[in-house]
Amino acid sequence: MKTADPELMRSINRLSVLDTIRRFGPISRVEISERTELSTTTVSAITGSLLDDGLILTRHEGDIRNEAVRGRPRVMLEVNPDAARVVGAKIAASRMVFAVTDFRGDVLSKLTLPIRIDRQPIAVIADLVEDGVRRCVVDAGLSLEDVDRVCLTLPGVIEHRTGHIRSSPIFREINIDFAEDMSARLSTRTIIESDAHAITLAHHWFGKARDLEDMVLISLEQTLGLGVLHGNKLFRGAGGLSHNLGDLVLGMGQQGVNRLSSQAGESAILGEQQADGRFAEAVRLGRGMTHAQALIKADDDRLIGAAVRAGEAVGLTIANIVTLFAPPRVILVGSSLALGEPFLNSLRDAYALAIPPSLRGVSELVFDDSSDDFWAQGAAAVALYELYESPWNTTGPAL
Amino acid sequence: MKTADPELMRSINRLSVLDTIRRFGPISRVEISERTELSTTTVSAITGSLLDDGLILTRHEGDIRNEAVRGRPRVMLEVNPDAARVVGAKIAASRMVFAVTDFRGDVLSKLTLPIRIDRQPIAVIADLVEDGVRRCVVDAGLSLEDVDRVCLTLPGVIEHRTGHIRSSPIFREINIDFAEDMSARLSTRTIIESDAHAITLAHHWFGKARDLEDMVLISLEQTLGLGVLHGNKLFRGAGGLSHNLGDLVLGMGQQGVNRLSSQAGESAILGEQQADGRFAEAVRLGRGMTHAQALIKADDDRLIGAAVRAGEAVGLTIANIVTLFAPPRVILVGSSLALGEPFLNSLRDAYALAIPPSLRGVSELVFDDSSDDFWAQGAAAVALYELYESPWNTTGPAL
DNA sequence: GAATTTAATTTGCACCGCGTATAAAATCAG
DNA sequence: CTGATTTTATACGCGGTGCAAATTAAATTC
Repeated sequence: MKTADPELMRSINRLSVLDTIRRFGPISRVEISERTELSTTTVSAITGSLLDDGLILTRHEGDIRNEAVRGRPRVMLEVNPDAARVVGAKIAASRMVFAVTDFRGDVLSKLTLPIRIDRQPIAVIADLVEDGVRRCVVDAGLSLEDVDRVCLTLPGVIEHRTGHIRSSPIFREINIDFAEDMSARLSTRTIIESDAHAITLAHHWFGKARDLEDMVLISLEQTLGLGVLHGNKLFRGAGGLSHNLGDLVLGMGQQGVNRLSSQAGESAILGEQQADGRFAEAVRLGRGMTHAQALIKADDDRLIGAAVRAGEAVGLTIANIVTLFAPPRVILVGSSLALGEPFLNSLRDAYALAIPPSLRGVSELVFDDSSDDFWAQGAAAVALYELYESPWNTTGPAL
Repeated sequence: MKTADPELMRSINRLSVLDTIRRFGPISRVEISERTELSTTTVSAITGSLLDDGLILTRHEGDIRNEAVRGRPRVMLEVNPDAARVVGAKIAASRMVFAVTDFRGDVLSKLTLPIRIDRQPIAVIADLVEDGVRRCVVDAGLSLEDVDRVCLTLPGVIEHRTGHIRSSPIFREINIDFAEDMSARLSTRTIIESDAHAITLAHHWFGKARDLEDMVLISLEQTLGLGVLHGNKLFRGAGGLSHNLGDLVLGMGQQGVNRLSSQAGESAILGEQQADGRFAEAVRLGRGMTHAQALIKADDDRLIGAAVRAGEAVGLTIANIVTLFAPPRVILVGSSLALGEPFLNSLRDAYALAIPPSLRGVSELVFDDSSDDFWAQGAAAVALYELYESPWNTTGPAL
């Protein structure tokens, strides 16, 4: 069991203060004291140490209160953007998106590579990823030595603690130790994480869950992912495993089990259409959903039917997730949202039907169609979280 | 956010030491130090305080090591059984089971009341529960004043933090503040908890999950419940809500959604048989499953069919739960296990079919047919946990 | 009975957060 | 401009905490 010592205590409070500055900054010491419920003297000590370490900056303006307020003016504190640099990446079957951010999470440079990488051998993928990271870092006017962490996110079942990829739709191989390989290539500590977890953290930090400490996110991309925020932390299964919603079973069908991915996965929705040459081309290039959107607007019955079926399956699944986690908010993201009203309406209807009466009203459904950049920014946030959480070198005496 | 101060630090380590003594006692200070990774100094300080408070006892024998070992002999420490008394109760539709335990969790007295209470007004149920608690306490040779906590467990959707019952199959009413009522009646702090959570903690403390800190338990009783142990703690949904597995949806059927409870709930399995007068009588008295067991052994086709369908549904659900939580062990408990091979085999088959390949082998399925007493003991453990966790009066200086 | 070995406690120290007192920096009144 | 007022931020001392080293305690071995 984890033992509590003064160091742990300090690191908890340090993280608490730093996180408060990140979320509400620029913010004065008094306000930090109110929010964290730490005494002003402790806040002063911690912020002093954070200032010494260069993690935060002072700013002598920006007090929101009435200008004509008496007394010593508050000194505003904010996160020092230059304290660290990280790279976040979203790696999907048909594209890779990179983002370099500063310590605040602001994007310094981003890069989208529309390359189809599934079915490529792992060494090729690693080459491309390495190249993308390096290029994006150069675009930000930096060198790899300036980068403190890299976080690569991808769909699939991933063991966060070890960086072990159990399975991913973009790899032919299974059981890959990608973290180790990439850390060596980039000579920078590299984290592997589920893409759904990254976008979950993105919403917690920058998006539609900033006000919540419990939340569930469902990502509807090529595969279906789940992120659970529980007490301001990502909830990972035992062993740090990420979830793969597509593996969920919705009953027995004619030929064996009926998985969610077979009804609501990207290939399930678009697959039936592959006869059409132009559409197949779009799918291959990762633009299937955009194309589908156009067809649906043109009243393509087959596609509308697929969207309705998918929406139904997802709606039922969300109800099940809510039954298990009872989050106050469920955020839906991903390319499938582009399917539009037929999909969303059937999803909402199925959810309303399937949610147990005793849980009616506990969860609100929110749809979000952020760009891929936001996912990459989330990946960067995963990397940043590790930096924020780490005690940093100077947990020692403030000298 | 929770602020870390010396008091928190101490209470963490105190709980850690006390829990170690409970789990591995009788145990010496050195061994506690090894297990908790606290220094022997700290362990001595904490155990000293625990001894002062009368929560633990010394015992000058029982060192398991080789008798002919040199040096000062170790003093063994163990939990003081007399430090507290609690009452745990399992309240089900057709019976109530009570257990009085000491601080160690050992049962001092138990009482089973085979009364059918569902469809009774809440005041009647409260009367019966109060009576049962009082009787069981007297049987243990105690008075209510000697009891530190009471924990009542029942099926349904329960908010642990507030003791609020959102819905329960044994109550006609919904949204009941049972904890408040019973606390007043017994003039003892009374906790309301899901029965599934209680049996989960029972297995963690006394049963088949003593060696694990992550685990999932599925209870197949009148309703289907879920307990998740995550990092040695009960995982409760946001807001402290308990889960009701029966509300999970397994797809769309002819008339609306197809809930698990409609295929694997007790009434779903036994319901079809109610034509038979004797069987109906057994069901009414809460012996439906025992009766069903006999009929299955006599090759009753209808019942076997129902059992197979139920097993299939539960097997799929377990696969889904494993997909989400990836626990190293899944424990199945409850009356439905009495259905025997037809049920279990179809459950195992469905599970094997539905578990995603990437998760094959991460979870082991364990069946457990403990008696109702064990559930009541688990309820007592829930009460005890609150006592263990509470800083107790004397967190202050050891004097 | 002395040496040895292991267990538990005592002592001294560094650190933490907090309350109080103090210093600092602005506005307001005249 | 000067002094009173108000608010913010920082020293200082206190009690608490865990840990390392030294000390005491209690047994076995020679």
